[in-house]
Amino acid sequence: MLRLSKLTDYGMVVITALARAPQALRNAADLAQETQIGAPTVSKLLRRLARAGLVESERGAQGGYRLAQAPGSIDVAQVIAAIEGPIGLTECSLHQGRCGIQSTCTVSRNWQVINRAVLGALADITLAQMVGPSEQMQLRPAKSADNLSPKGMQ
Amino acid sequence: MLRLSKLTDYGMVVITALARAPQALRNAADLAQETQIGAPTVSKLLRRLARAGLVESERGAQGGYRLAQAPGSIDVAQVIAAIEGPIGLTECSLHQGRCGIQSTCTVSRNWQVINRAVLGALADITLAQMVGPSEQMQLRPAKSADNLSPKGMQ
DNA sequence: CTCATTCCGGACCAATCTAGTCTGGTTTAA
DNA sequence: TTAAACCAGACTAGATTGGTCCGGAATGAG
Repeated sequence: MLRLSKLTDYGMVVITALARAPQALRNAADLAQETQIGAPTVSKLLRRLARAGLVESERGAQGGYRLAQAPGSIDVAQVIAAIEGPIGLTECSLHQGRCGIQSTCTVSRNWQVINRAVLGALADITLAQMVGPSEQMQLRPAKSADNLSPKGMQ
Repeated sequence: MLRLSKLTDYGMVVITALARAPQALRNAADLAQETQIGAPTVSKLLRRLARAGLVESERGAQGGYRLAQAPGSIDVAQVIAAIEGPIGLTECSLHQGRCGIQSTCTVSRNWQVINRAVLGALADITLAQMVGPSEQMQLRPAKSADNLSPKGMQ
């Protein structure tokens, strides 16, 4: 159903928790406690986020994680990509040539366009907006989506 | 990877084939031949599309399927929903209350906003655009996505 | 009236993917 | 030196997906 994986959902919860205090260094167990997500799972998520450069880690005792960039410059698309890998609605919008019906398929090029549109919507929302009150969020993104021409051309 | 199911991808190919000649009545075997997708799979897809009211069927000998609405008034979001069920990025953006961490989760409301943004992007593209040349498509949707404010607020 | 054609609905299975755990290793502060 | 914490990947149970198959129902042709 065009669903994100649960892990991605959790990942957003975790990084949002970090974004609420961007300077603080917090360890995985601590975040697991706060978010009510299993500790090993939180660790796994933080590692992926770290590898993607969205959070930075300090090892050793008293170590932990902290946001690597300002909450306003990390967007939702980045978080999703960090956890799930590159975003692509269809196989062909990522890798040309792995699809059996490619020779007869007339829509693959259009999928790429759609993909960009979705990606744009996701890249438009930052962590700063996610930690802020939802009232505030409802302003821009919802509007910008509805703004598009209502079913143009016939 | 925020992926659509393969079935949905195929479904788009099939309904696009119908959209290219909106009046014609075509049977499943015929469409399977044209699209190079397995016949039973095509049947399954057409049934789902029919149940959603996007195509209409005629039974019996000489029966078949035909688009139920003008290609310009069927959008991509409808096709996806017909095949995959309701579109929702996360569990909580569809059904409140099935998520274990709901009590401590602070982002669920924002997911709903994001969900609407994505939905908007998908609802903005019609079948008429899918059958048309891709050059034409690249104009609006890609632009409208990039148009959004580049990472507003901090 | 009968029969071939075609849609209809769901059961079913194999294969893949996902979520989550576990184990062993490395780094660093005290 | 030791304990705290991150790091990497293997592994498994369970869910999901893709695809097939079968019996049934409608419809038109002969």
